[in-house]
Amino acid sequence: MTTDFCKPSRRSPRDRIVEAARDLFRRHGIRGTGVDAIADAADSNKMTLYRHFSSKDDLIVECLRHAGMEMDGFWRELEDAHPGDGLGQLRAWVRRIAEHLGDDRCQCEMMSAAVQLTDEDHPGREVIRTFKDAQRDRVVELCRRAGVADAELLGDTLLLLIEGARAAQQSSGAEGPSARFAEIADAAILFFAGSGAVPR
Amino acid sequence: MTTDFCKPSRRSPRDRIVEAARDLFRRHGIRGTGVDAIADAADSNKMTLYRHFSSKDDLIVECLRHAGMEMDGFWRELEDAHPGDGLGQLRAWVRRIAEHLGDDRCQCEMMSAAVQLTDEDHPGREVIRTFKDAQRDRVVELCRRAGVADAELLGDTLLLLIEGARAAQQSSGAEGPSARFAEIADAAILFFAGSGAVPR
DNA sequence: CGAAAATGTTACTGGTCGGTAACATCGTCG
DNA sequence: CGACGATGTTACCGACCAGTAACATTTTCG
Repeated sequence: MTTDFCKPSRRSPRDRIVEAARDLFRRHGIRGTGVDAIADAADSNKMTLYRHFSSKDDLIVECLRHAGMEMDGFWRELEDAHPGDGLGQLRAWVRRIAEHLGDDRCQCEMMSAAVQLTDEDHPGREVIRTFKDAQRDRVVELCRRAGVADAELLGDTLLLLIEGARAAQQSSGAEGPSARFAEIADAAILFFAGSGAVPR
Repeated sequence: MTTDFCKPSRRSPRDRIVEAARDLFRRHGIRGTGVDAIADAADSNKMTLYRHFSSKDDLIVECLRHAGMEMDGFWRELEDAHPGDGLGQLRAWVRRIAEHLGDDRCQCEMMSAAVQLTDEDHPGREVIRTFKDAQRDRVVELCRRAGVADAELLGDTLLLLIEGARAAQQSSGAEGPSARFAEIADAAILFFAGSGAVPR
């Protein structure tokens, strides 16, 4: 409570390093970002970086964990905004993703890392997989609460559409197929919600 | 006609280099693959590589072009197998992609490169974008020929599902959402073909 | 205050990378 | 054969990179 007045770098060096790393990884890729550049962007230095993280790979893992935690917070916001309303959360989720598709700070760190971490044994891959499994469970649970008969099928459909929208954004830009993501995802939700057990 | 008997490396060094580069890029990433490793894998050497390509970036562009040409050939096969049958080609396309999703040699070089080529000005990005635009036109044309009313919408839906399936394969593995890609894509086709103008 | 812990600074290592120069070899064709 | 173009070999350059050591500084807290 007594710390951080208005100092240029108020958060701990560790947090600043993780944030700087995530930013640079996003902008220049994981392999294209050196630890010196990370330490520099974090207003810190390489030694402090290596006192907190045993290696660059270790830092990568921490970045992925932070990205996952950020998404956790986002899911909690959804639940708060539409308490108990599976369908509402589902549609809000889609809307939110569509809005952030074009952001520089898009939530595709997991996908991006999955492509760049070519070594199958990289510890980051397990973080990605665990996150994706949890995400799938959450979406399917939402579909179930929305009264959808085949919740798994709608869930996987939405997940494919979302990953596809992010990938298409990278390849084709904002005017490509990703431009109609929200429309398509909404249609899928409506179709499943209508043909399955009726919600409410 | 008089060349290549049964020699260990029958194709030209240039072709071998491109093929080796594509293979290594796929397995270890673009930034994770050195030119020495490429020349080595091509049973050639760095000097010959640099006599054919002015830089590694130049080689990357050529690899993307080759990948695009390979896909062109694949589209021609589709037309040959189902001449004039838009719906048949569409379904065969989906089936083929689903079959090759798990392949080590999956056709996600474009998506992978789009993620790894972080520099917006990299010449490879234009190749990717051009390819994706052409792909989109082709798919939409197929949908149109299949008698689908909103051909653009089904086209984009299928493109999102396909990119999503490839991305999900990278992140979640074969047992993730990509496992139901074929089922979902087929359902989308049937839904659109049924609700639009009836084919045949 | 004063000690201890955390952080910053500088300099260094060994390795890899993209790219080039000089020279040797091979294949083709007149 | 002989010459020429394509290919292979070796060695090198400068830049960058992950990681470490030794030392100086600041921050924290009893």
